[in-house]
Amino acid sequence: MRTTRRGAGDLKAAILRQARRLYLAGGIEAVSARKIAQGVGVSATTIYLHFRSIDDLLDHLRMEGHGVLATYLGGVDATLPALDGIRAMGRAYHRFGLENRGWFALMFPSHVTAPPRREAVQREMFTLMLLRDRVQRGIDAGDIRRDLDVMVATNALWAQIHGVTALTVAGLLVQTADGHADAVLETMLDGIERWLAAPDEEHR
Amino acid sequence: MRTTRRGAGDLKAAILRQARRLYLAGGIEAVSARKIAQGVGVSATTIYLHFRSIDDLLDHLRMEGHGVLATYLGGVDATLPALDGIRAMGRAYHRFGLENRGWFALMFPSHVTAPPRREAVQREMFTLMLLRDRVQRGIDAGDIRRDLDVMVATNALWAQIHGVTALTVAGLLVQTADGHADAVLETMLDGIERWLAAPDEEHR
DNA sequence: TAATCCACTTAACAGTGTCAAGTGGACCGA
DNA sequence: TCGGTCCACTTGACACTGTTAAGTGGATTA
Repeated sequence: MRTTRRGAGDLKAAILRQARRLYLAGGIEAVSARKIAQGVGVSATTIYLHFRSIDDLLDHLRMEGHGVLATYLGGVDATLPALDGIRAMGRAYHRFGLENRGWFALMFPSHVTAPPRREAVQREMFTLMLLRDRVQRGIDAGDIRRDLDVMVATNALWAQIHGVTALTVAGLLVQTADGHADAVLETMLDGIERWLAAPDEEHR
Repeated sequence: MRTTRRGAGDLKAAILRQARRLYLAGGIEAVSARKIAQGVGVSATTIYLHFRSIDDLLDHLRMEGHGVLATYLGGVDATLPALDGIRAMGRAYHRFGLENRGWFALMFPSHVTAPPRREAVQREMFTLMLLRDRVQRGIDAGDIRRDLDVMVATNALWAQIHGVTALTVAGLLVQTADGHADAVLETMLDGIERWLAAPDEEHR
């Protein structure tokens, strides 16, 4: 019993907005076609006129999450020396995870049913390239060892930081004696610096 | 219309067996009370006489997964020097993830709804202690830097290896030029060794 | 033999994703 | 202004899901 016709794309945005609200408030289990529809004031099947499936809708949310992550990583001072910049990016990634547990869990699900959307992969690549550029610049400037394959090292860097963030978000890291939550992250960042640093750095 | 009475615990084991079969064949979405029940030849509600909920049942499966992981890690030669042993454990963890993607995804879900079962946490601690012991022995033997907090370092080690395994299992690692999948793992293990090694190791 | 027990079943509720068919207001040409 | 077309949205339904309340019937006990 619709009275006024919405502008094209308007309803789609409203559906996404409501889905985001539900997800951030109650996790993935709080998101359902009927609940979204009720919040928007529309029937449940209307959603399927704008999204192929609920999974497709969640993919759109996932992309939003990558956008949020990009703002965290993009906020790192671009003028920092390579090693300091990489440290800062590690802290930013970690902070993103802790401050946005919902987004993080949505973006990095452990159960991979379908291949991710092409667009999502592109966004992921984009943020990874932010890291890669720092590694490359570090190599060019002589701050980082030259014997590393840039892309392999970048992947390894990402995996390390992602690992500590994922385990922390999941609450799986065994509490350490001092209870200082960031100790693991900082220790890892120290290790990363030792690993990446060019061997003769101190002599120059 | 049951004709013969099962021995106590027998049916519970059969339910778990069927759930495991369904899960390993089709992932978490293939597991449902009715499907398990049908496979066992029993009504769906019978499951609730043996498990408090489907989540509870999945927790039991989760524990099995920790058991499988423990066999991988326990299979690492105990007589290896500390650094070599840690390398081997990293490879074993990674191999476990790739050869048992289903178990891995079940054991380390990104969405944490309820706190994990106490028993599951204990198993996780157990496997983590296998790693911790190697670190401690390495410190005692002078192979590993003494200025590290053992538990913090162990957590950091686990997080790093977990990170590369999780991203690989999820298919998220960006392909490297040479396409050698293990390159990232091996590069990371090199970095770990550099990080952990006692500074004067080469002089002794 | 009669009573009790309890492992299991049946029936149902409320929720889920999703599709086929219908409806009605907005638009467009005559 | 009338008739027709279009299509955004709704209704109703199907096949699932987890979970609970009540019933049943064979085995065990008194």
